[in-house]
Amino acid sequence: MRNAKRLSREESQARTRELLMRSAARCFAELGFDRASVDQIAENAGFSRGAFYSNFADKDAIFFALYQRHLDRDLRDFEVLLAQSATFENFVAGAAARYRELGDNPDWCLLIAEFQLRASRAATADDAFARTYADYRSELSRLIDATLERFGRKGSLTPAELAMSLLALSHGLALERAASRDTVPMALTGKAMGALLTGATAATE
Amino acid sequence: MRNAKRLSREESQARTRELLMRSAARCFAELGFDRASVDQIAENAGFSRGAFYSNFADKDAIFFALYQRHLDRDLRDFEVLLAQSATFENFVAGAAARYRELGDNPDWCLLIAEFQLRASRAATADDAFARTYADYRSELSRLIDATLERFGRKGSLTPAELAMSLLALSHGLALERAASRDTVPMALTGKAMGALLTGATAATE
DNA sequence: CCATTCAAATACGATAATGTATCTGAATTC
DNA sequence: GAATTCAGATACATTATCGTATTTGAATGG
Repeated sequence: MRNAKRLSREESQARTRELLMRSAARCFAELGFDRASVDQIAENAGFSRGAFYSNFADKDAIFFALYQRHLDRDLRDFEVLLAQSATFENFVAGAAARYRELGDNPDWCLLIAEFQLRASRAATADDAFARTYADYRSELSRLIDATLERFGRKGSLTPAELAMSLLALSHGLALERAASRDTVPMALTGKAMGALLTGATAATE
Repeated sequence: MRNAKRLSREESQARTRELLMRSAARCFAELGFDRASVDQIAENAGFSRGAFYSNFADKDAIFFALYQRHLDRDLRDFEVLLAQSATFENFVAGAAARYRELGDNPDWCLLIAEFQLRASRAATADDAFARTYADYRSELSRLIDATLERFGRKGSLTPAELAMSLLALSHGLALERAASRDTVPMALTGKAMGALLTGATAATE
């Protein structure tokens, strides 16, 4: 029986690509970009190197694909959260919850760091990484601006600065958690981000 | 003339070791641990691979040596700052200044991240990295505790949590700055840390 | 049902980096 | 000042991974 419905070529390749990307995410998180070999990525996904090279130009390409997907999802999550939050406290709590969940995933923590590092090193002015990240960050600033506006808060940091600081804090804690999982309480990210938000903004009366 | 005073064997080796470590720091920052080859490290220091292997067991060893030295210096700096600060505001300003300076050094930013990542991956319970970092962090918590005590502040986060958050924020911003130098204002680290400290603590009246 | 196409597998050559083993010449020691 | 030791250089064997070139077998389309 087995719901192994025949797959069209296209479907099958899409599935392969997806499996490769998931495998790559795990490998990169576990071993870092350089130590994760194309061989391993393919094999862990259940394929040979051939499958890999027929889906991605090289290791950089799959990494970049993962990076873009990550940033996209992040922005979408933020937008949804903002749309659903009725109050500022509500919003802060929502953000805290989200990061609590993400922070609980060690792969996520390490992958984030890997992204950051790699983006740093690749960064020349017209580099794809740099451009993508710049776009992401300016979009995030915009969203934060909208958030402060909406909830009538005024910050001691500019929206862009606040965006960067929040990013930095969450990334940093992700690393921290990755480094010693059991000593960084899961709820800390939320608490810390709340404190930063509170410390950096005041209600406009 | 040239003050090239003859060096004893011991002195000469110490000098070599030091030069290798500096070169390694630069290489690791620039290329990351994996891409920095032993060859390069040695050559940039003006030596051959032989010199390297007669001073360090392998690449891991020199990395670990750098790591330890970094943590030691960090704690010492903190102690000095605390000793010299008369008021809480004073202390916050001092910390801000310090991170402003460090954040201005791109090598430092990247090296820190490299340390964190590598420490994460090496982390098994009885691993040297893990132990060293655990010690460092508990010492830092102790110092922060002493600081809050001294200036009569009471936090919504425990000292350990605050220690982690501050570390995370500075590391995260370091990465951020490394990723896009010109868009992260130098003064941000100080401001953000100030905000976090303020948001996380209150004066005990 | 045969021909074609294309995803994925296999085979291969090239490169690069590691660590060891051996060598050399300048400090040390007697 | 001869012998010895050891920091550092050179040479080498080993291993790993990359990316390409070639092959295979299952979907497509006539």
